[in-house]
Amino acid sequence: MPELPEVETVRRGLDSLIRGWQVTGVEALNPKSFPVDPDLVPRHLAGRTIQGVGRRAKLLVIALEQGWNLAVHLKMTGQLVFREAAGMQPGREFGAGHPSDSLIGRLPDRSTRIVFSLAGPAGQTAWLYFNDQRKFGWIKLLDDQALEELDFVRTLGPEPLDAGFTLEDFRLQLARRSGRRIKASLLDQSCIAGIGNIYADEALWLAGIHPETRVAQLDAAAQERLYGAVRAALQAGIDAGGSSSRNYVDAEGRRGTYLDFAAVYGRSGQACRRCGQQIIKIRSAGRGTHLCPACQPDPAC
DNA sequence: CACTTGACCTGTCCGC
DNA sequence: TGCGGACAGGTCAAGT
Repeated sequence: MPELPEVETVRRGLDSLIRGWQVTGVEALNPKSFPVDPDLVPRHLAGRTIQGVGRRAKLLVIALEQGWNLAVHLKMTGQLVFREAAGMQPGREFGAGHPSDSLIGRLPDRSTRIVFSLAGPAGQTAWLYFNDQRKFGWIKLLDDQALEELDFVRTLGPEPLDAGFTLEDFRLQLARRSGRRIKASLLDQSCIAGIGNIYADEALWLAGIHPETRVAQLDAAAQERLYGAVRAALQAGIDAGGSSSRNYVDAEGRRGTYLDFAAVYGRSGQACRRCGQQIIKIRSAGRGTHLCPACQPDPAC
């Protein structure tokens, strides 16, 4: 579910909430969500202080002391939600300030798979809930080296929002996939890291490119438009606090608003915001794919 | 090599 | 109201 903007939104919120806090315990309600050598938890997790929260593509990395990390993949329906013990934070009890934004209530609930208990620098008590309706997500306790050696991490392509990711880098990535369709390439995490189904559709609409276009058919101008469109779509997603069509929430349990601004995703049958034509939905790269047939003409036609 | 399908799971929505 | 099927933002393995 969560793509780069959603994971980045969680990362920012979580980093400010739990940096400097101590992990005091963990309870695995669904052991498959947190497969770990039981020897490692007491040695490298219990009592450890959180150094910060990072992100690589769609992977959250909670850095602990001495080079250990909790790597968290939310997959389709994962949530990582921080809750401070009631009464410890006057006025900030869940839902108090923004009931219309809230999506989840009491925790743990039936989707809760893992619960970390935390202690704050001033003696506060809180819990970090890993909720995951579909149980696809996972958390692993890994040292820095093991994290880098994960196949999932080793094969990741460049981060599209990094200042160092240039148009030339993008052209090089595309050149290695000239036979493929552009939507499949955008979803390929070894091409560019962090794009998922929503932002792929949005970027292709912004650039005026049909998702089934072969990469080799994109001329220099189209490549440049798409480079800008990918970055703009992802940045817009972050600015909106992510997108919530189903159950994405940030670290404090709030929905994102990006889908209110989306041009094509989830809008089939509605009018294109640019030309008024009806948005259609097709299947590309095995995924539901939304596009404007006028703004994104089929290359086969 | 490129593409599709199925698997992992649970929940929701839509049509009958 | 109930029931079956399709579908859901991600990845991975296996098959064509």
